[in-house]
Amino acid sequence: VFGSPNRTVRIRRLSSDASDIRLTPTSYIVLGFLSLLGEATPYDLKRMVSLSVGHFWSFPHSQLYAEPDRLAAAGLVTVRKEPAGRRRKLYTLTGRGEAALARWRSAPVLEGYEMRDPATLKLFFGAEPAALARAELEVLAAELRELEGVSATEASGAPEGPRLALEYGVHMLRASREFWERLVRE
Amino acid sequence: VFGSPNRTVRIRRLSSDASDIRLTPTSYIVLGFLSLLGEATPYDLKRMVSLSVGHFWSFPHSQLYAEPDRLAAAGLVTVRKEPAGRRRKLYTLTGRGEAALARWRSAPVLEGYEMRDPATLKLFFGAEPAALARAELEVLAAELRELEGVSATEASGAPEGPRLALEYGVHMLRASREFWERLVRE
DNA sequence: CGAGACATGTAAGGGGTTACATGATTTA
DNA sequence: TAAATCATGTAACCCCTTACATGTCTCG
Repeated sequence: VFGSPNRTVRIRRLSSDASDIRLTPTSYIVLGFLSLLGEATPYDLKRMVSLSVGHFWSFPHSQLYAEPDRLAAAGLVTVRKEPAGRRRKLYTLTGRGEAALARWRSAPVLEGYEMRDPATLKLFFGAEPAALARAELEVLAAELRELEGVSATEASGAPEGPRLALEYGVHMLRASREFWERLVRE
Repeated sequence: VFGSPNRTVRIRRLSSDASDIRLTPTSYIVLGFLSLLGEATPYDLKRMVSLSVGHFWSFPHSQLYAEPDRLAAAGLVTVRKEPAGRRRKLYTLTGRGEAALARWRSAPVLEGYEMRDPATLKLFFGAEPAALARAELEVLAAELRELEGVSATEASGAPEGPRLALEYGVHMLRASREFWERLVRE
């Protein structure tokens, strides 16, 4: 958005470390949960994700095996193997990892909200609105039930962040439902 | 979702053609616009996208150079070169392309709505709600102005699909704004 | 007519999805 | 105890992004 598009300028951040990687939302999910859990295996992460963030930001669990190693290569987390038994990998945040997480958390959000809803595309390209709406409403209903279920089970005890995120999810699902219901009526 | 997850079953659709590719949302955007435009260059597509779908489903223009060739390899579109001048590539839908588009358009939507909003993640992982909300509201305001601008310029003449998609976009942006405004107040 | 801005593309690399596998644990 | 399901992980592929380039208008 900023800057003239074609200027051939080489932007190269001075990196504080030789191995600098790009941190994606997935990265921050890993960092975030490691910060909460202390030390965790990919499977621990997977379990946490599917109980929480996964409800509104889903991705395949295989990512949770690859991503921590990427972060380890960049020095944001450390690995160690279980001494006995399955010898699974245990990951922990490093100081730099904590710092990266904190920076991200408090940075103003640059990237904006984006729809990326397949149903909208179909609508755009001429799908029959009422039929589309009915199909979409079923999916929405299922997701709403899910989220409201979660919200019920942890009504009181949950920390503020997750609770607010959940509320946001429910709010948006309801808004979406409103729209598709209107389409059905027309 | 269906079937037991670990059964080693080889699902292999009988394909009506040797070269079968996976069709992504990007594919359908290309197919959709080719259907509307008849014959088009990648740049034509880019222009259409940035005026319409791009407002709620954005991606780099380089995709619009690669994707048509992928579709051509699968026999869904045909290519020809401009006979003179720039000798740009012109793409047209084939019968199979039309069919694929129609199938997609009328198929019930399987994949559901998904949030995938970076701000939600930050909220989840403990960003300071009010500050985050204020930053987010600015972005939302800008996007709303955009969409409402479009909606004003083509208020009457636009076909139903695009118009409804636009309405959906505005609806959801407003819903999002509502939520973040509440956060600021608290 | 020189400088931006627009038009038009190519190439490399990596993140993410899909598919495949094989222990472990519950349940009928 | 066989079968299903959960747990745990690996591997390959490919779409997509980022970065880089080079025409070609257009307008002061």
